[in-house]
Amino acid sequence: MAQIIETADSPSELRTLADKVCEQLVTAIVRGDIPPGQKISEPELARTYGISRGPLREAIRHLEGLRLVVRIPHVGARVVSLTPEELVEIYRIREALEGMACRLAAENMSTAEIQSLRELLYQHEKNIEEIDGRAYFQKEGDLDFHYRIVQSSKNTKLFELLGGELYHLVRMYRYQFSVSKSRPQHALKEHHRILDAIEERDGELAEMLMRRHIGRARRNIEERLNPKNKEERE
Amino acid sequence: MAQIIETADSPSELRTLADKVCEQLVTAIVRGDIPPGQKISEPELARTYGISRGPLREAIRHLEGLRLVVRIPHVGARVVSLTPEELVEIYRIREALEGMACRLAAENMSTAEIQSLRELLYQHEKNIEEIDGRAYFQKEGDLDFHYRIVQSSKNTKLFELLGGELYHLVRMYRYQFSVSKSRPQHALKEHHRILDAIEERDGELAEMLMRRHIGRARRNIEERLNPKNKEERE
DNA sequence: AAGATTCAGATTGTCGACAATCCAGAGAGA
DNA sequence: TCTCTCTGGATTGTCGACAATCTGAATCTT
Repeated sequence: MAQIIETADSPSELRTLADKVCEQLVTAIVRGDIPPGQKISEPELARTYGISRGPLREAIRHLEGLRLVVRIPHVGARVVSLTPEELVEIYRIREALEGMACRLAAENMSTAEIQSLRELLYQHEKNIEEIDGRAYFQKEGDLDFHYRIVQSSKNTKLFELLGGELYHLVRMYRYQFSVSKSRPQHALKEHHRILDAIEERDGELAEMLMRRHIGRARRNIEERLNPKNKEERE
Repeated sequence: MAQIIETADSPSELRTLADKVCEQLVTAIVRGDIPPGQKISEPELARTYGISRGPLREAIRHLEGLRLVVRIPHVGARVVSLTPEELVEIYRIREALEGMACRLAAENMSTAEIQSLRELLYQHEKNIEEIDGRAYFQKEGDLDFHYRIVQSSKNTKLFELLGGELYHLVRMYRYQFSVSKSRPQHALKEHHRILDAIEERDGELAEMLMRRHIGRARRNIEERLNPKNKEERE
């Protein structure tokens, strides 16, 4: 009975049913309303959204491209269920991609954008003080920062790739087993250093700092994955 | 009247029509049989492949996810037509991603894989001598090398990302305006150096060499894009 | 003649029905 | 009791038809 909810932008009629349902499903999956591993029943979902199976199937095909569902012919589609190892793999990709994004941002980010991003960080700072360090990384604050940098790299393809696929997965797993809710102040400080390097137009340094930043988050996950060996810390 | 051609692997009946047509379309687009910018007519293609529009639309939705077509609601889908600038953007992504792949390959590539890849390079070497330096980079030889390295990184997500999306686009534009058909011996030498670094398990160096390697190819394109300023060469 | 408007044809979007395939449980046999 | 087979129900895959929308050419207005 959920019906299709109209989203604010893009005037409803100009988009197809499949597109709208697809968007609904993305948020539903990312937020965990449809939990990982769950089977996607076409008849059931079609009833839920009040549409026929045609557009729904197209939406599912699109979700498959977004790596949010896995489909097996003649069997059905399931919401992805990443193993911790796969999550680590994704962080390695982020490391490479966002490192590059930082390098490009140092070249292409406008001073206005830098200013605005700095203010965002100050705001995050306030939030941390207020709620005593819990909120910043549990919520979307962290990804906000990363998202803006990628956007400011002015590399459209890179932006589409990260914003369109990888971040969905990252957000999804942040909801699921709340990854890296720890070390908020530390991460915030790192964000400031990265922005410093961008401000000084030092692409080399900016890339390096971002890669370390994400690398630390990755090792955070790896430790939780295999808590025994703690030797390799810098 | 093209009908659907069965591909060697994966036993035909176990895959859906949409999947098969999608694969057909991918190769058709990559090879340029359907040229960039061309409109994709659903009724026409449905007739051509002898299927109904349902599965065809699903295939197109999937192609959209692969970034091989661009779709506008109520208007139709067109084969992508990358601007040179966008191609450069893709090379920046390759630079980051394949650099990381090299670093991981240095850690994870088996000695057998290294041996096999070295032999592939020797074979390329012979091809170059035989056909006097024309063939290596026009054909798939170059991507073979890159593909194998990504595969040997043992990072599944990375492999899917590069092999599943980006390489299609790269191959497509290699067919179209034959990018970097030049400097085959030089590139081959670089391939050997990269493999050397991997063999010595020097991930740092391997990453750096791969990034330079792709970076040179990128500058190659940029020059062709804007032939005037040649100042910035290393 | 240039521009706006209308309208027919074609194309895309959506739907319901039918065919092919899979899955779980009942039943037969050892 | 366990295993294997078979079948009924449900789900996925495919199709053809209808509705909504766009495109472009012909018409009308100025």
